[in-house]
Amino acid sequence: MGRSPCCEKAHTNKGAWTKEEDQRLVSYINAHGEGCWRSLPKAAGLQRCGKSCRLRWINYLRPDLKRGNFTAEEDHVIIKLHQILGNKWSLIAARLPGRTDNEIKNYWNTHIKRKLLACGVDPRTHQSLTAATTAAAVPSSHRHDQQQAVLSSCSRDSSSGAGHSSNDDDSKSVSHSHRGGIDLNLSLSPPSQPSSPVAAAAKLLASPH
DNA sequence: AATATGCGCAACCGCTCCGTG
DNA sequence: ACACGGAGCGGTTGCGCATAT
Repeated sequence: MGRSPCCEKAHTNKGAWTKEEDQRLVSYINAHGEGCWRSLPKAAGLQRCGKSCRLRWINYLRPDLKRGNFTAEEDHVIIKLHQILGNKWSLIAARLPGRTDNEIKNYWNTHIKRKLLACGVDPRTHQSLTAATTAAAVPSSHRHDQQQAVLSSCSRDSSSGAGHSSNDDDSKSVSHSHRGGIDLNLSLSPPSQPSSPVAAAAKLLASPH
């Protein structure tokens, strides 16, 4: 016997949300808070799956969302965090107030990935694409210095339109606890950092609350 | 002006994690 | 210790809009 489905699929709407549905969801959550998503649709009078309601609220309706273009600084944070955390979009989103995991994931896939490739950096490994071929000949610490240079130059490129350095606020540290208990205390400060992403991650993960 | 193509965003799906009995 | 249910996460898809031909 499998688990019961999260909702009665036969009686749920799918696809784009209507204004009325949005309104219902917002007013219900304003009145009752984000309680149990499974029972919320019924209580709010919505023909939607609880998961769908949750997603809609988190990614679109939440009042604290910062919609619009990503700043160069945010670009920089995303790239650095991705280098450390990989595709842990929710963890990355936790460091970017007003941004959602879905939004960051989309932004990564549509903008940053391409930008890194254009700069000759593998977006998955954050290694220089050319480094792969010369890896055997170059000491790993030196290789990483090269990666850092490419990454920071790329993220600066992206900010050229904004007319300010992506490092304006590098001293800003964000600390946020997460479901997994991971507490990264990320200070953005190129390029004085540990010699490898793994070391950086280890250091950050080990930092006290 | 009509059609094709590419891009970006919103939403869905399936899986994993975590709390609870 | 185990099974179950709910919540959350990441990958993927589909649709609408913009741009190119």
